[in-house]
Amino acid sequence: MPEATTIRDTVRDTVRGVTRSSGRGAETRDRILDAALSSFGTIGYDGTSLDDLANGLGIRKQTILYHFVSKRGLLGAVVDRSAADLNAALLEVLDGEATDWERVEALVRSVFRVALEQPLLMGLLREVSRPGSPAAPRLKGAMGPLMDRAQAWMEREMDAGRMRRTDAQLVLISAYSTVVGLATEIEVLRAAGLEPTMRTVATRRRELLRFLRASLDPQR
Amino acid sequence: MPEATTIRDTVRDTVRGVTRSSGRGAETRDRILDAALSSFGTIGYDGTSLDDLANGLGIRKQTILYHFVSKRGLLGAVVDRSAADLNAALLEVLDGEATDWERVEALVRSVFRVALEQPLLMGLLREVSRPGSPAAPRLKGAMGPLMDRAQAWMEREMDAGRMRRTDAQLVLISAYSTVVGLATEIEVLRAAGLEPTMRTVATRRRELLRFLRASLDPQR
DNA sequence: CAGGGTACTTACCAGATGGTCAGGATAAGT
DNA sequence: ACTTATCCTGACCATCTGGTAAGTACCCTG
Repeated sequence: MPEATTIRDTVRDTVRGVTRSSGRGAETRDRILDAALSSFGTIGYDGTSLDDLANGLGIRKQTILYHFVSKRGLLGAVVDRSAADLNAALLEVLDGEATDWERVEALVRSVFRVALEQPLLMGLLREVSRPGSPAAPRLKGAMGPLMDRAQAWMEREMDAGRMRRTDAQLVLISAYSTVVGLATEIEVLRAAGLEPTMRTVATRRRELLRFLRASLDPQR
Repeated sequence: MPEATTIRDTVRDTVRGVTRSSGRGAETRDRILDAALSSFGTIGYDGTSLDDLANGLGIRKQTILYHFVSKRGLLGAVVDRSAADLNAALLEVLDGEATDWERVEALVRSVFRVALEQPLLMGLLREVSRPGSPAAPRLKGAMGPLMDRAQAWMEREMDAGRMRRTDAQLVLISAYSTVVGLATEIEVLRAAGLEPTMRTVATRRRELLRFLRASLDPQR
């Protein structure tokens, strides 16, 4: 049951290894990546068959294998592109001019925006961050530097007394799992009798910000 | 949709762990359930093959199918048993005598204890709570009532002014994803350069409690 | 000792899966 | 016009998948 991506995203280039050739090939390549992200993020890597993926795109399975050597190669490419998307969204804030608490809030809003626009990306994150996932090292390689940077910034803030001293990594992880959980644990939300709505998301973002404030605000 | 076999077997066991006179069959049955929980919780439902599962147990795949009709039936049985475990742990607190904030803390500690003792169970939760999971309705049936009860209690506390008025369901979900995330997002933790240790868990439990306090404490 | 239920196995299968190989089409470079 | 490189496809295949059918060994009960 392949569904359309909610947002036609603008991401392209940063092509792997070789130079980008004009149009045609790169286009189907991106279409494959979109469909793969959607499928991996919902029914999972093992639950995705190359045949189904190809049929949904109106192409043959061999075309997928032509562009990405193997199924695992496809997963790697999807992870790389998604990580790049996420990196871009976060770097925009980290390079921005917001400071102190404003910056934390901007970061949270940025991630929530990604989660809203590309819930499938969150699904992929969940799939890939599972222990024993084939793409776990790749995720680490792609997201690690950003994590390091965020952590370093937090620790500088702590040293300067603008943030309460606490375990920066843990706060990051907590925030991470809150956001990913929000976007992926729809079934749990339903089990709790809660239909996901915009208001739900807004409320939860507020809860997260309150948590971060409680964790990080120096006066308290 | 519970199968006839599952019902019959459940009736036979009445309470798990009871060794009937001819306990031979129930023994392998439980061994299969253990192995299935482990496999579903780590490499996932689709990633698990009945052959591999059987080989790991030194039995034949058909033995699994004898006890649990189909692969899906096995998943159902695993979910049922795990939900029962979790329910037992939580009901112990909900029926206990702790009140107010103490009770929240007791609940959190209880869930963390389960997460520490049975991290695989958390993995299963994550697997099953994924959108489109074959066992999502079953999870809802098994955990729903408990969720309702916890929510009802929270709302009574709010009415009595002992808890700050907020969205009880959202707080529950946040707490849920934090705990499940802790137990399952090992790879993300590693990506953040954080090896999971006892201290990590303790720290994170403290963070969660701080979050709950920030969300629920009426004075502040 | 006959007969029936329980636990588990061997034998087998139809379909799906990821993947290989050789080739076809088209455009660009020489 | 010939070559080359890119992009895509049909034909095939070895392997693995969950699942069926038919037995075997071992109780217990009458």
